[in-house]
Amino acid sequence: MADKPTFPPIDFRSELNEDQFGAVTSQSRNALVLAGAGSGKTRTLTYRVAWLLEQGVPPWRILLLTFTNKAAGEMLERIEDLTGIPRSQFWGGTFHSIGQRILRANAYAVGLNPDFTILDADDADALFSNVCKQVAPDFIKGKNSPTPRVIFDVVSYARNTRSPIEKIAKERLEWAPRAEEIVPALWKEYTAAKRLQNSCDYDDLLELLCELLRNDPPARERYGNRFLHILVDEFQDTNSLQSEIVRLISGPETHVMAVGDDAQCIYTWRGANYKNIVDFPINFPDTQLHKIEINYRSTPEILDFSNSILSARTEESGFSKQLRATREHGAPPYVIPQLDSFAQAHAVVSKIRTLVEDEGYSLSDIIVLYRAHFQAKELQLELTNLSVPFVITSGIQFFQQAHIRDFVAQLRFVQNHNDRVAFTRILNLIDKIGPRTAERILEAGNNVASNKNIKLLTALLDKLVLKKVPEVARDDYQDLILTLQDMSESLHGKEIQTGATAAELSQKIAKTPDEENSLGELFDFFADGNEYANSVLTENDIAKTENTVLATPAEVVRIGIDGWYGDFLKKIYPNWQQRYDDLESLIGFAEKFENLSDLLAQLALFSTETTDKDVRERNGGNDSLRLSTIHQAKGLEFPVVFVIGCADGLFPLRRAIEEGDLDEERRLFYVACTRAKEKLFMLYPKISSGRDSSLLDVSQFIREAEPSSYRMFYGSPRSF
DNA sequence: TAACATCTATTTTTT
DNA sequence: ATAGATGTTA
Repeated sequence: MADKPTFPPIDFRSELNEDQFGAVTSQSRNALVLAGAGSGKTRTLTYRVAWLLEQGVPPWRILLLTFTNKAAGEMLERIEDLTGIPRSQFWGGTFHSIGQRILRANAYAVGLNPDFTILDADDADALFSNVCKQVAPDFIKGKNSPTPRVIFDVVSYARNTRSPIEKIAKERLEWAPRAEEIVPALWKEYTAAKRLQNSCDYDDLLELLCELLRNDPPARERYGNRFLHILVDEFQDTNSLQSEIVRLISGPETHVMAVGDDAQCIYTWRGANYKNIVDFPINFPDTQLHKIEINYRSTPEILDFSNSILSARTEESGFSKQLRATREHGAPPYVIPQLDSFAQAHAVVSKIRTLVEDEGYSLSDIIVLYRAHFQAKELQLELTNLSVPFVITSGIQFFQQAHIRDFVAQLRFVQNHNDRVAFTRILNLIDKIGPRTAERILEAGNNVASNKNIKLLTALLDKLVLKKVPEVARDDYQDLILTLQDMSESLHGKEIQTGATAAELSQKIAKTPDEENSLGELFDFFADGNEYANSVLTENDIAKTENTVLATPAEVVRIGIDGWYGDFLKKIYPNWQQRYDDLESLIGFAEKFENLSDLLAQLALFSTETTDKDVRERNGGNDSLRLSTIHQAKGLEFPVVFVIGCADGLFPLRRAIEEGDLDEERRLFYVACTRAKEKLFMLYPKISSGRDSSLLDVSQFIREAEPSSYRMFYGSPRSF
């Protein structure tokens, strides 16, 4: 074990205000911290961790749970800066990533193999669509039927809120006949398909973790004893499933601190329930309440306006808070009508010009926020035309681009030969091979593999299998399989991989040898707690499987790029050079991982997320304007904030108005405004630029606000 | 029967 | 830009 870490002494008293200090040094068993926008929530959490370390709590006994990858990264970085303890020493991350980590170590207990793959939203959708087409084709056919995606979301909501699927299906799909019978049946099939290929979707990461903790008392005890402190960020955005996980994973000695702000709950559509905050003292005994009500971020003008939005809420929730401003007075928030979205884009850009040229702001001080991705289209165009560098932290991201996903599918298949979704995706790339043919090839491959008792990848080049491949596609197909074999051999060694069919896999899981499990537990227990543990156990792992020297993930990636896919890329994409570079940068990313399993898990969990760095590198500079959805800007702050599309129908979205979900939209608007430190500009187009060019009215949230708390501005964009 | 080409309509938010 | 639906080709 490493010695007790040293880090610069921190004067907690002087670096925190009284409220913050109270929360940071809280002694009670459990604590609920209500921290308003801009009150130093992250600061409080960071100092709390530092304080715990100073009290002698080892980092590996602290669990930090957040909602988004970005929040997790940011928090761990700040802790690292403050305490000098590297982030890898803590257990920190999103609920999903922690779930993944624990499940990896206890896979057999929930009916999975430890090398299970994680399906991202698109993979899961593809698999579920397949099931729907097979099981209930009539249910999804026609334009008045629910799409697989819609059904999937409904079930996901049910799972995240821990409600019966029949009930939610009936409520939310009442317009579809017999939904309450068909949807659960579809779900059952989908679950079976997932298990068969040893994979799980995002919700499984939470659900199975819950199951594990509930049904496996030794596991529960292990984690309960391990974690002395659990800190949960953004508690208002947890759903019942996550709240239950916190309950189950805390042991008799565990201290839980939840931090949140019910006014900022913006994920109810995903099952989040800010009432978890109200229930916290009930679920967690001996809870002390801390309120942090001093706002350091915004000028009084911005804060007044934001509070004014909130006061229109129809449903008061939870505990009342009153935020107090500490900053100097500044400019009032401006509301600026424009003719249409092009004029709006133009106005934003010219205002940004003056901010940068005359007022001394840099582009990175500014963020443009919007309700939904498509609202930024015209602005992107304008920025590109005027070559203003910008970064979009949403929409199609690095890991979601077709070529990255295609390539990652190959890695996935190499790692888990049961991953049919991945295999189908790869084969579909080849001309003349569609979903149907891919299916047949795989089936034939599995048959040959089990008949001759050879590995699947060898079987896939068998004559019987090749017969199923259309003639024109055969060359490409063989190159592909050869590359996959190379990758697989470098990874697993030559002999070990017998082509496990689905049947064999389930057998293997059924008679799980105990030592497998205990190795997992051992690994899990030591992971990151002890720097030696990793290397020792990796060697164990290797020794267990094969005696040869095995390739690192980065090397496997290299083999893949040099193989079939590299050539393929050049054939089909006109801009192959850039895509090729993307793959090369994947090598760099892969170098951070010791085994492929970890790399793939990270890729799956990141698939909605991009590191800003990647995008910035493309832009070739650090000083760029930021464009973001409000959801993704949560927790961030900027001197200057533009909110575009502030009109009824755009924000709140028409859909939300129709469904009566206005409180959530209002909270979202509140979140948007409270990102601003000094200047806040809200713009809207008076004519909607869709097919129905209707007249738009300023957002009802602005109409509801106290008129003296903002200033309308009509006039030329140059002069506001 | 399956894959491909073309046309059309339409964009919520994230793990 | 993209997915879905529809029609066309091998």
